[in-house]
Amino acid sequence: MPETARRADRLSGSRYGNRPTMKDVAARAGVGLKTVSRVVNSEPGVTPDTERRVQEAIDALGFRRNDSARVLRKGRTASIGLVLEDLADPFYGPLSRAVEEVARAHGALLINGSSAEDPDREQELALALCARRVDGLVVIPAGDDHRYLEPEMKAGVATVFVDRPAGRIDADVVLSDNLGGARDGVAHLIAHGHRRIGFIGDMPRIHTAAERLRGYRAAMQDAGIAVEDAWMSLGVTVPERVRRAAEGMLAGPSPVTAIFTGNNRVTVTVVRVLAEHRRPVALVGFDDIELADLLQPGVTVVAQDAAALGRTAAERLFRRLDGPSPAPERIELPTRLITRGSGELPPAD
Amino acid sequence: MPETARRADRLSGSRYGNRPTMKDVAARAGVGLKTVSRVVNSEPGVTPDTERRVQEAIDALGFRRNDSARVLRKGRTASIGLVLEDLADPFYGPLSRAVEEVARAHGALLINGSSAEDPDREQELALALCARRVDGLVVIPAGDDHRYLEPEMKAGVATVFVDRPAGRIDADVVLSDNLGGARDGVAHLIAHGHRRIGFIGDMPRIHTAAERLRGYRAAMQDAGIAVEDAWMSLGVTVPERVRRAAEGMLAGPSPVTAIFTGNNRVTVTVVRVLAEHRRPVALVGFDDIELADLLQPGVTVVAQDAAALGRTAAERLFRRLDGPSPAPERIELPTRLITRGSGELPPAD
DNA sequence: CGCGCTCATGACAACGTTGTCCAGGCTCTA
DNA sequence: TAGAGCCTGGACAACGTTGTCATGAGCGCG
Repeated sequence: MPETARRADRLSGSRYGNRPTMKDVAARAGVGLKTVSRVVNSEPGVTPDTERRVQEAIDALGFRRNDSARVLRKGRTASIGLVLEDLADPFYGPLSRAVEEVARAHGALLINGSSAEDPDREQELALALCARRVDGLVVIPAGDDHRYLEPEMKAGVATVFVDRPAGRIDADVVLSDNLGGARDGVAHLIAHGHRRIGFIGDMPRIHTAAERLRGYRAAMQDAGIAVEDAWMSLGVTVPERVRRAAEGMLAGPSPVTAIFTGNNRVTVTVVRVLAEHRRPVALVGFDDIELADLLQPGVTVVAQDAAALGRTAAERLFRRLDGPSPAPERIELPTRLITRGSGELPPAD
Repeated sequence: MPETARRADRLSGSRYGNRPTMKDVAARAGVGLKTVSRVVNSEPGVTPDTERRVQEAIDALGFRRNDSARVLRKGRTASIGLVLEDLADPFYGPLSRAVEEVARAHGALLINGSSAEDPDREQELALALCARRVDGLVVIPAGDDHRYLEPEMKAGVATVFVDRPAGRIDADVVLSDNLGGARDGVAHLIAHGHRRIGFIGDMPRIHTAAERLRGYRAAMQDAGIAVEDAWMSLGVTVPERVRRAAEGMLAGPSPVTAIFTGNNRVTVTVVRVLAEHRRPVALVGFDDIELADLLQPGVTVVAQDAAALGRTAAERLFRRLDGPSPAPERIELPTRLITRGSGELPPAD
C-alpha cells in the first residue's frame, strides 16, 4: 500500500480526524505554503490583505501549528525536564512549581516525572526526556552514578542537579546547607541544656541524609559530647520503623531527652510518638512542615527554601542555555532555624 | 547560504555538538538507514551479526533516537498534558502524581503546568500543550468556558476534566461529591447540637465552592434552620480576610457556635483563629490537611481522595485513547467524613 | 521610458525518523 | 539443477514545519 493510500486509510479508519496542516490552509487561502508560515509566526513581508485571507482560512479550518514538526526543524524544543523523587511529597511541590515559573518566563514547558527514589527509574526517565530532546534537565538524583548523562550533556543538554549532588560526574549542583543546618539545629538543642540527643534519619547513601548526620556529629563533637550508638537510627523512614526507633531511644537506662529528625516524614511520625509520651521530649526537625506552629508545642525546625532551590537551579539552567557555558558550579543555599517551642524544651531527666 | 553550509555553520558555531543520527550510525556500521531503525526498534529481520555491528556503532557514537522526529512520523507523542491550578498546593501534588503513574503505566510522559487560577493562562497552557500534540489532556479548569478546546477534541485530543466540570462543552468530568460531602459535614455539626453554623468558602463562580455552599444550605434546610447572611462569607481565601470573616462570625449578638470551612486553605487559617479564641468553637473543614490529627482538638474534615481523582481521570483518558470513544460521562467520587474532635465539640452558648 | 531596486510571494530542500516496496541471495524441493 | 519461496537489507517517500533563494510585479528616478 503506497503512502498516499495509507494516509487516506488513516483518515477514514482512525478516530483522529486528521488535523489541517499549513498546506491545507495555503490551499484554502489560495496562497503558498511559506506565506502561511509567515502569518502564523508573525513574520514581516505579508500584505494586510493576504494576511487577512490566510487568517480566515486558519480560523475556518481550526488550524493549529504542529510544534513537534517545528521542533524537528528548529532544533530547540522549548521544554525542560524535571526528574524528582515524588511529586506528591509536599517538599517537591513548591520546588517543582518554582522550576515551572522560571521555565514559563523563558517560554518553555515543563515535563516532569517521579523516580520514586529508584536509580534505575531515574535513569530511564532522564534518558527518555533526552530522547524527547528537552533543552535542559533539572535532576533530583536518586542514584549516585550519573555518568550515563555524560554523552547527553556533551551533546548540549544543559543539566543541573538539585537537592543532592551528581555522582561521578562534573555538573552544576544546587544544594541546601544540610550539614550547617543540622549542626545549627543540634547546637540549638545543646544550648538548651540537652546532652543525650537522638538522631533519626534516612539511609546515609542519600547525600542529604549523610550530610545531616555529619552535622549532628559535628555539633555533638563541638560540645564535647560522645555520641552513643543507641542514639542514632539510620536508614529509617517507614512510619512503623521510625516509631520503633523513637520509642527505643526514649526507653532504656539512659534515654535521650531530645531528638533531631532528619527529614519531614520522620518528623511527623516522631511528633506522633512524642504526643503519646508521658515525659516532654525536645524536638528539632529538618524541613518545615505545615501547621507546625499550631501543634502543642510548636515544632522547631531547620527549614530549607524548596522554592529557592528550584528557582536557583532553573535560572542556572537557562543561563547555560542562553549564553556561553560556564564551568560547573556548586551553589549552597542557607537554611533557617525556626523556633516554635519543641526545640526549646529543657531536658526532663 | 545553502542548507548544507548552514548546517556546517551550526556544527561549528553552536555549543551543541550536533547529535549523531541514524544516518551517521548507518554510515559507520556500513549498513542502510532502515537497518539501523530496525535495530533501534528491535524489529525482526536483522541477522545477529549485522545487529552487533550496528549496536557497536550506536555505542561508539553515543546515538540516541530523536523521539521528536519519531513523533512527527508516527502521529502519537506518547505524552499527555496536565493543566492544574498550582503544583505547590498539597491537594494537587498527589493528584498529579496519580496521573503520572497511570501515564507511566501506558508508556507516556506527563507535561504539566499551573494556571494559577487564571482562565487566560489555563487556555494558553492547554493550547500550547495541544500544539505539542499531546495525545490527551487532563484539565483542572480555572475558567468556565472551554469552547476553545472544541476543535482540539474534535481533532482527537482526548480530554478529561477533573475536580471541576467543563464549561459550555460536553466532556468527561471526574468530580468529588462536593455537595454531598458538605451536606454531610454540616449535618454532622447539626447532629452535635449546633444550629448557628458559619460557612467560609471561595468565590461561588468556582464550581466546587458553589457546590459546597449548596451542601451547606441543604443541610441547614433539612434541619429546618434559617440561615442568616452574617453566617456566610464567600469569595474569601486570603488568610487576612478569612481571619476577619471568622472573627466577625464569632462576635456580635448571636455568634456562631460552629464553622464549616470550604477548602484546606481556609481551614488552616480558621484553625489559627480558633486557637486564639476563648470559647471552644466546633469546626469541620472540607479537604483533609496533614497533621490534622495532632492538633488540639483534632480537626474533623470531609476528605476527598485527590489521588483517586487523578487516577480515575487518567484511566478514563487512556480508555478513550486506546479504544473507541465512549460518550462523555460524569463520574462522581464519594467523600469521607473523618472525625477527630473539632467537629464533635458541643455548642458553647 | 527604461533601468534597477524593493518587496511580497512561492518553490524547494532539509530536519530525523518510519512505512512500503523491491532486489538480490539463499535454501529447499521436485 | 532450476524454479519457488523466504529472508535480509536498502532505496525512497512522507510526516509538517522553517530557512534559503528565485521570481516577478510595482515603483521611483534619471
